[in-house]
This record gives sequence, structure tokens and C-alpha cells, in this order.
Amino acid sequence: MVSTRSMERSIERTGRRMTRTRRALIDAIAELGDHFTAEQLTDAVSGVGRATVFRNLRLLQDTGVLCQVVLRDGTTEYRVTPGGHHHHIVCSNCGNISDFENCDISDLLAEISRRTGYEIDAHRLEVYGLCAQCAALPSMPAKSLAGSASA
Amino acid sequence: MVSTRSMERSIERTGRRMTRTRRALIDAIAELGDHFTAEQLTDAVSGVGRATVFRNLRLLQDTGVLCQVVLRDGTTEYRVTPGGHHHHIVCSNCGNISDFENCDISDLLAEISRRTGYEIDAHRLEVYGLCAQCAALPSMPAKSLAGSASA
DNA sequence: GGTTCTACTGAGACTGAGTATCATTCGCCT
DNA sequence: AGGCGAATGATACTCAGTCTCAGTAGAACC
Repeated sequence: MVSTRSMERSIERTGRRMTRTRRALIDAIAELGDHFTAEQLTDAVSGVGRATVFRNLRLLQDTGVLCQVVLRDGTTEYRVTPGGHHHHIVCSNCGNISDFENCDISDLLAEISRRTGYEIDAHRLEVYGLCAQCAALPSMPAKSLAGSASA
Repeated sequence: MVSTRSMERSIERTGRRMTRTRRALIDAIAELGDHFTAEQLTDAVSGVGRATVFRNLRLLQDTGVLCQVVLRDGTTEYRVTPGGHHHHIVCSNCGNISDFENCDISDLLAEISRRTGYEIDAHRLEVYGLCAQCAALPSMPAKSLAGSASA
């Protein structure tokens, strides 16, 4: 887990002010842990306006502290980012999120570029499935979740 | 372009009624062409309620006539689907959308599965860039668009 | 410590995309 | 032609996020 101190430093580095509201938000994010929704964060810092929560969520994304995760149903969560380009894999059962980096998507993109003639400059990839723990649960008919989310 | 007739058949095949509203929507979709927003469709069929537009957008997605495309900015468009599992590549300049299928993502997913321990059952992939025409335009500083959309 | 400047905040109205409700309409089967 | 239930339109609502604007409070300077 990333420390509150390093999150604060990320904001300071941009020349922004370190206000008590921002400190409260950062503490709450550290409390909430791995991943959380905007609503959870708003609830966790009572007294802070919703607009401010969203403003700072955006700021923290811009400074590379947080990233957005698009869930299977299209809703979004926020997550303390490991930094750098990465993708998410979300457990459909327990909601846990893992990151993976250095994925070999560049070959795939090159092939797509060759086939479509496009000059690719960005992509969006989210992967869904069952984490090792949930896949191991005997009670759950894992296969019933089969089917592609979209795209 | 998929014919209005085949779209109608897709609905009939599900046992749904072919109403004049649905015909109007299907005609409008054929008119709008390749890709369109829910708002454009609503505007194109004046007199049809917004709720009905969304209901039928969903129905047409469920019957495999349409698919959703998530744009770089997170907004969604609808698109007549080529059928089967496929992904989209969207031109950041002109907005054109192309599909690609048979992509070699399964190897990538297998590797991700091996690394993370997840049992993968779905994914979401959208690719952004410049189509061949737009990339060829001399006036546009194509490189300025560089950077990843997210995820 | 006081001033000042301006970024930041909170409240609340607003937006855009989509959903729920419900009375009315209209396909379609007989 | 009648009847039934699916489909519709109007409208209110939700959810996630943005805009506005007056008030507050960091922080830099004296």
C-alpha cells in the first residue's frame, strides 16, 4: 500500500496546496485500501463536498497517484496506481483487482495496426475473471460466468 | 451496411413484435450509418420517447444487431455489429470506427492468467489512433495525440 | 504577527446517459 | 372483431460527474 506521505508529496510536487481537506481525502484513501468508489470516498470524509471529492480524484489521477478501473458492468472504481502503464484484472466474484504490466500487447497492437492501417496511440484493456482463491471455491459454478463483457 | 430487413428479422427471431416505432428506429439506424450516439438516434426519430430509444438500443444489442463502442473520452457510441467477438479501433481525428476480429489476444490472456493466477472469462479492449487517411494528412501534428487513454 | 493574493472549498444547481413507473396504445392471435 | 399482453410515451428518477460562485484558508511576503 502506498503511504499517505507519498501521496501528499505527489500533490506538493505539482505546486498545489496541501489543505486539510486534501489530507482528509488522502487518509481516507489509505483507509479504504486497494480500490474504492467515489461514493465510498465521499462517505468516508463526511463534511467534504462531492464536487471537492471529484476534483481531487481527478487531481490524484493527473498526478499519477490514482487510476480508474472500469468494472465489468461499466461502473468505475478508483485504485492507487502502481505507476507506469498497466492494466487491471478484476475478480468477478470478490471484486479484487490486480495489475499487470509489461504485457505483450505491443505485438498485438502492431498486428492490428498492420491489418487496419491505423496509427495506434492509445488503448484501453480491462480483463475480468476469477482470482485464484475464488476459482478454487468448490461451491461456485465458475463456468456460469462465461461470456464476454463487451468489445 | 446491414440492411434494415435483416435488423427486423433479428427482432422477429426473438419473438418480439415489429412495431412502427421499431421500424422507425431501424430505418434511422440505417440512415445514421456506421456509428451514432443515443442522442443522435433520439433526434432522428422525433416523437419516439427517450426511454423507448434506450429500450430498443438494448434490445438490438441483446439480439446482436448493435454493439457499444467506448470512446477515448469514456462516452459511448453504438455501432452495427459485424457479429461475433470483435474489438474496435477508433480514429481520434475523424471518429471513424473499424472492427478487428480473430485478434491474437488469447495468447496474451493466457500469459496474464499464468502470471496473475486468474481464471479469465471476459475482457474489454478498445484501441485508439489515427486512421490511414487522417494519419496521412500533412497539416495535423499526429504525434501530439500520443499518450495512453487509461487502463 | 498581519496582509494579501489566489487556490481551494462547499453548497447546490446542473448535465448526460440511462432506468423505473405507469397509464395508454397497438400488434397479433383467434 | 375482441382480447391480451407487449410495447410505448411521458415523466420522474438515478448515478456519476461537472459548473458556478461566494466564502475560506494556505502560504508567501512584509
